[in-house]
Amino acid sequence: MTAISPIERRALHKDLADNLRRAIIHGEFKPGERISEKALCEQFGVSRTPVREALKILSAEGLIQLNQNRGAAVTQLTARDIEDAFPVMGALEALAGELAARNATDAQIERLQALQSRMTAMFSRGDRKGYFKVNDEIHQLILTAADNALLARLMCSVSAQVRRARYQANLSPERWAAAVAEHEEILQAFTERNGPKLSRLLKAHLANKLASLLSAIKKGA
Amino acid sequence: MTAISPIERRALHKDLADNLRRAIIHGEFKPGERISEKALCEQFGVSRTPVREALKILSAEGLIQLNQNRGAAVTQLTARDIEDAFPVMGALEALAGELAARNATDAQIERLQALQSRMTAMFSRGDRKGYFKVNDEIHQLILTAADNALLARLMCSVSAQVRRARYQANLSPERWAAAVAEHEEILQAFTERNGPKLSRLLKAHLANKLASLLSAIKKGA
DNA sequence: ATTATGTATTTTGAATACAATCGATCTGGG
DNA sequence: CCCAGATCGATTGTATTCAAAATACATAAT
Repeated sequence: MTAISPIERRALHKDLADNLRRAIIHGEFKPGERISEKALCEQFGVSRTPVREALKILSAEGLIQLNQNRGAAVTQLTARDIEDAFPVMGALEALAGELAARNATDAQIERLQALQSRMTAMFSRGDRKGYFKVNDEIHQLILTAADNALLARLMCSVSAQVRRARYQANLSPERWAAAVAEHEEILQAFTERNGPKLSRLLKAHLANKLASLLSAIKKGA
Repeated sequence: MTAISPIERRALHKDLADNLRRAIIHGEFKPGERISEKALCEQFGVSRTPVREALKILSAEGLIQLNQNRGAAVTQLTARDIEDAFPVMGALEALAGELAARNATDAQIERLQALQSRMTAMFSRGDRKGYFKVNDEIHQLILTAADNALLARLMCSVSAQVRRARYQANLSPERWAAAVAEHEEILQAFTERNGPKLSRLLKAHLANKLASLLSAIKKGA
C-alpha cells in the first residue's frame, strides 16, 4: 500500500536551475565556458523561455555571467576570488559553529558522530566522491543545527563557489589526510559544546582548505 | 559641450529588476503584497517576458517569493528574520571594518570624514531622508575600502533586507541621536586605523540598530 | 443557511514568432 | 598581401500566442 502524499509540481525553470547549478558546481561546465541557450533547450527538451529564466537565477547567484547580447558564460574563479572567500567563509563558519554549538540537539550531535565515522571510513577506503558527499552532509548538519535561515542562505551560496573550486583543483593526498584529522578535532569540540574552540577549529580547517585550493588554482593558471 | 561617453545599452530585465528592487526596499510595495505580472507590464509598458525574468532575479535575491502558479509576493520580514540577521550582519560588518581599516587609502579616510560631517549636518537639520542617504554612502565607502568583492555582494544583499525593515519601522528620535553619536566614534576608530576597535564599534552600532528595528517590527505585528 | 460542486474568468507557465545585435566571413581597395 | 567595410548567419532580446492552473462566482443539494 503506497502512502498518499501531496504530489509536487515543480516549475521547469526551477528544475533547470537546479540541474545547471549542480552541473556547474561539479565542473561539467568548465569555468569560462560559454553556455548557449539553444544548446540547453535541445539538451533538456524545453523552450528558451524557462531556460532564460533559469539563467537569470544562476546569474543572480553568481555562478554564471550574462553579457549583453553575448550570452552566458560560467564565471571564472580567479585566485583573487578564492582569497576574498577566505575571510568571508571564515567569519560565516565561525558564526555557524558558535550558533550550532549553542543550539544543537543531542540527536543532531549523535548524527554528527555517525557521519564522522562514515567519513573516516570513506577516507580509509580512498573513496573521494563518497568522502565529499559525507563532508557536505556534515557541513549541512552544522548549518541546520545553527538554525539561522539567513546564514544558511549565504553559506550555501558561498560554499557553492568554493565547492566549484574544489572540483577544479584536485585534492592532494596529504591535504586529504590532514582534513580528516581536522574533522576529528571538530567533532570533539562539538560534543563538548565548546563554542569558541569549535569556532577556532572551523576557521583553521577552512584556512587550510582554501590555502590548498589557492595553490592548486595558481598552479593551474 | 556635452562629453561623449559610450551609451549604455541596458537590458530591459535588468532595468526592471533595479526599479523593482528599489521600490521594494523603499516600501513602495508593502511586505506580503502580491505583485501581478500584468500590472507590472502595464506600469512599465513592456511585455511579460522581461518582467518574469526580473521577478526571477528578485526572487533569487530573496526580496520576493514566487509561489507556483500563484504569482509573486513581497517577502514578509518577520521578527525572526531580523533576529537571524543580527549575528550575520555583525560578523560581516566586523569583517568589513577589519579589512577596511587595513586597506583604506588616506583619500578614502578623508572622504569618510567629509561624509561624517555631512551626516551630522543632516541630523541637526532633521533631514531623515538625507541622513539615510549619507549613511548608506558611508557604509558603501567602508565596503569599497574593504576591497573584497564577495563580502560586498553578501552585505549588499543582506543590507537590502535590513534597509527594507528600516523603511517599515520608523526610526525613533532617541535612536537617531544615539546612532549619530555612534558614527562619530566609528569615524574616530577609522582614522586611528584601529581595526579591532572599529570592528567592535560597528558590531555594537549594528546591534543597537537591529534591536530598535526588532522592537518596532514586534510592535507593528 | 451553509456547504459542496461545477463553471467562468483571471493569472501564470511555456512555446513560438519576430526584431535587434554581434561575430565572422567575404569582397574590394590600397 | 593586408586591411577597411559590407553582408550574412547565428544568437540573443522582446513580444505574442497558446496551454494549464488557480481563484472567484454561481448554482444546487442537504
